[in-house]
Amino acid sequence: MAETTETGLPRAVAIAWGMQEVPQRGPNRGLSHERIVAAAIEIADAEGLAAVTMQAVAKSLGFTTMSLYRYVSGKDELLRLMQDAAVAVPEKVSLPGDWREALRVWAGLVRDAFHAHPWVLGIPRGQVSVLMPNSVRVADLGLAALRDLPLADEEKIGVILTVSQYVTSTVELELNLADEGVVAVTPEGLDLLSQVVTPDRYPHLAPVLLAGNYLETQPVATGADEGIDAGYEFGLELIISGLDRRVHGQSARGVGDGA
Amino acid sequence: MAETTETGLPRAVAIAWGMQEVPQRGPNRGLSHERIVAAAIEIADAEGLAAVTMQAVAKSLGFTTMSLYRYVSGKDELLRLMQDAAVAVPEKVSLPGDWREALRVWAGLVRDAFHAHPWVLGIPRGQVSVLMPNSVRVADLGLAALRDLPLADEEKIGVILTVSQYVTSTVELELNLADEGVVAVTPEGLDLLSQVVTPDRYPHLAPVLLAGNYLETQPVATGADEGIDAGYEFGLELIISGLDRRVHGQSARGVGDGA
DNA sequence: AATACTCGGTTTATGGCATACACAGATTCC
DNA sequence: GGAATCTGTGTATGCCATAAACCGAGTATT
Repeated sequence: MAETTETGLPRAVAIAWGMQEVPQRGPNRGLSHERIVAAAIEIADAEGLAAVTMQAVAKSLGFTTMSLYRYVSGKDELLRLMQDAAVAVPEKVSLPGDWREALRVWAGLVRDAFHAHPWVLGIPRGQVSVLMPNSVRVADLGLAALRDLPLADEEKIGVILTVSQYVTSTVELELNLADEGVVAVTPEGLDLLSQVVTPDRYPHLAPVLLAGNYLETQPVATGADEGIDAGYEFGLELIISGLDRRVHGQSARGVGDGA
Repeated sequence: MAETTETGLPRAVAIAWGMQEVPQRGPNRGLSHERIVAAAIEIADAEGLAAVTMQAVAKSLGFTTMSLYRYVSGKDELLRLMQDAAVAVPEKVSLPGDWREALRVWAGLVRDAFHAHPWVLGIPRGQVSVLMPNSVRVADLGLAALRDLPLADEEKIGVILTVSQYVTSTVELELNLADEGVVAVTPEGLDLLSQVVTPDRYPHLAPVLLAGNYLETQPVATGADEGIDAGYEFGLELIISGLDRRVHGQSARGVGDGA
């Protein structure tokens, strides 16, 4: 299951950490993992993940397709390396002392990373990743943000997992909506919809969906981004707020509200 | 951009709602959207999303590959139809009166749906979906759960979006981890890791990662599922808790959130 | 009822993609 | 100097989505 021949770590992990015995014999290498990954990322940035084919990457480097396989066991591995390289976080990050602020900043870092390389979200999120350098870095930063929070390590991990998951999904949604205008439905389409999405069958949604302007009939309204951004903040504050409350010893489940 | 020839709705949407003019002339149809989608889902359930190829689906129905294209414009469309069909929610759902409980139940419904057809998470989450029957249904239920909550419609949508995003990500993580045991690293691998993930470079994470048992060296510990489940509850409660607090007029930010 | 139109299913063909395999030259180890 | 080993390449395979052209089955029109 994706082990290095000998180290007991997934190959991609070993490579990303730079621990991969470099062969001694044989001709000098014309390529490197770094160059390959960089080339692949460049393509992904410019033309999307779908354009990242072994052929395209190799060509952009002036090598044959098969040459890549001397460095990477297959496309999966390349994708994982790309993923890790793409979610890099600035060298120096200073997190505010207040954990709430720090968490916001941290979430922002993750978010920015995804915005910079949206295609990362299109990579099948199987396996590992957690052990890759940048993931480790990000996780460490996350824990740093929660440094002063009176929680068990396990819980802190839960928090940063929750937040990063949240950010991920949000960006994903965001990008999907950006593709088409909010949802992009013509007036005729809306008419048709109103015949099946009736208030009696969907009493709660129908009014909102049909009357409201969630279904823009124009490509994209200026307010779209704002709406999304607001949504992002909204959800994040929800989580932070919940955490804050939890730290103060109150849970939603428990009865009785002290202060 | 993926419109029906005439309705102004994405084809997949029209098909899923059963609004798609059935041709009058010509031979009787040997297939139907329903059968095709059902066959595809069966394959996905049994062998994973990757096994869902046009060829496989057609074969399982006893037809030629190309015959499918008489019903579906391409694989994308098929995938979207599968997605919608897969996230079906029970006919009768009774949501508790208390919105917190209701939200938990609702989240559970979504979660169950994903558990029943995990491959849904592997479908590229582009576009639409929101307008498909089951998405509409789920959204309606979500709003129903929040019925008595004193929030604007817009905000309620934000909530159910946040929660469903959260659930989605959680299940995804869950499944990824289930593939290999928690992270599946051999003792040797852990040794290697400890050489790069040093406490000085990653002061907050290193202790947790290396000392703790987050990296199981065994395929899967019995506690894994419990851990995940606990994580799910943890995050969900965070959101609910935050929401609860917000409703009670307090935000984590403390400044100018109104009331 | 005959004809024209339309549609369903099949056959065949194309092009893209990941990747296995085997070779020739380069480089290093003994 | 030779053996071993590694690099980059050329060639080949097989899977996959999908386009195009065709025949025969139905329906609508006259």
